Amino acid sequence: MASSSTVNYQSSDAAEIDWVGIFGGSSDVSLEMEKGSGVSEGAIMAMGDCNYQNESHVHVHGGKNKGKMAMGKRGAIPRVAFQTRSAEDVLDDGYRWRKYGQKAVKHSTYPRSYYRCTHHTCNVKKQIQRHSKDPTIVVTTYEGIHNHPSEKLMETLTPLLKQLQFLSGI
DNA sequence: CGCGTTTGACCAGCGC
DNA sequence: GCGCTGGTCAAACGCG
Repeated sequence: MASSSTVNYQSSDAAEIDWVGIFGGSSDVSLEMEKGSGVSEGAIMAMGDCNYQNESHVHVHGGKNKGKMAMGKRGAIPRVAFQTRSAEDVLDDGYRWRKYGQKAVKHSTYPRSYYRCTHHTCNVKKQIQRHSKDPTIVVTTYEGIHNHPSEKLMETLTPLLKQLQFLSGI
């Protein structure tokens, strides 16, 4: 994963995502969120465990709810979309994803890829699409919130937790 | 052999 | 009602 320089949100292409925010910090990532029922820090934390954090602030703007397929079934599914400037399509966010489809979308020269979280208890999905005009920009849309910690997060957290346990014992 | 990707088919929603 | 489009399924395939 390599990301650099600034990326800004463009409202034209991004269909139904009404929430827009911008990450400051070293790796500039623009963030969009759709208003759902229980989305808040959960979604942001879920993303925060990858490499994007480091003192970035997140603006969240309000938006209307168009409510389409995402709403229909399991109720409101929170959706979060990033734009990253990266050479790689799939950014490693610490979770394991299984690709389940790829589709050429109309207004983009590049195909959109569909991924699902491999955790059986967790049905979080994400779509990855390269920007048609600027191929260095990758749009990643998360749908849902992970109900389990990521493997990588646990990997880095476990020694800390052990140390914490040890210290609390004193 | 297990797990993930590929890829065409299938399906549902929407506009005309 | 039909066709287009986006999203998902699932069998085949590939790789470690």
